[in-house]
Amino acid sequence: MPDSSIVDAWIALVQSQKVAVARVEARLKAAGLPALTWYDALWELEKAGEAGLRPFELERALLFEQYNLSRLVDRLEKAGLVDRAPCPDDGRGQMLKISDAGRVLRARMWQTYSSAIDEAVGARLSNDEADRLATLLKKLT
Amino acid sequence: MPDSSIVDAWIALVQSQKVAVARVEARLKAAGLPALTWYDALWELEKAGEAGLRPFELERALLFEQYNLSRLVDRLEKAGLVDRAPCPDDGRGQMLKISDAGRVLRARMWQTYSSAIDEAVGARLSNDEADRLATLLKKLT
DNA sequence: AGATTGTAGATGCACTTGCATCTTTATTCC
DNA sequence: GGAATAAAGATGCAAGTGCATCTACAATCT
Repeated sequence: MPDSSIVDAWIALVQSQKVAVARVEARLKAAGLPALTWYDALWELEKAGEAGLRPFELERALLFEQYNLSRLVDRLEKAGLVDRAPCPDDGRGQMLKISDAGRVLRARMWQTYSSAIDEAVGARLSNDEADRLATLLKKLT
Repeated sequence: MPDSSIVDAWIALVQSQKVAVARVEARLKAAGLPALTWYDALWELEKAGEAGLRPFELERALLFEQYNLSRLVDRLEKAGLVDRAPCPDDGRGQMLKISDAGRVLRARMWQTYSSAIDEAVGARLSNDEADRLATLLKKLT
């Protein structure tokens, strides 16, 4: 059985991220932009550059279920944000690359997203507190 | 634009709670138990005692959308865990009370849930660290 | 009292997620 | 090489969620 400090931290973790994420998602929605998952996927792909990523790599980077990733990529491809190509090295697989439109959208999202992060986190913690928070949170991973 | 400490804390917040929640949910599922939302609702109702709660109170306690709460209560009622009664004071409303079966299930869930919290949080943070984490997280709310 | 506005809760419809399973290609083991 | 096993990705179906809207009752304002 956990100590009450541990349970308190658990509850605070769940509640605080729910509140913070809700604030950020609301800002994106209000700006007519897609949700965070799209951003995360586009950003991973943009960081991967010309090499692109295999779906299973993206799946792990985003901590997504396989079937959810498969469908997310469907939607991103349909929206013209990501290009899917067969993978030369592995007949089962494919290579994903962000498109120009994807880069444009990602950059546009970042304007709203970053200011929402600033509002949800930056306005409530000093940089020093943010560092300490990140350090503690990373121990959970 | 947020400072990089702020963005780091944001990312850690989202990732860490995703990992921690996934661990806990997996434990509940493996034990054949319902998901966290059911627990949260049952616990709020159990704390409310004989007085019960109005759906809108539960909605606020759980940070749920109104329509999601309405359907969650449908499911809990169908499962015999919660009783719905018309509200004497307000003809529009209703009173929710946890049933005996609900109390039994909640207690049973807590055995698995608490040990999962211990594994996901307690095993990774000292009590002191957990206190500091909770304090920082609460500033976000 | 009667009309307006607000609040509690439900619900149809579209979309997303979870679960199980399937197909296809790689890898491993004999 | 051939059989068994494993990994990559897709998909049908059920369940959950988001959005808009609806109904019913309450509160307010004149």
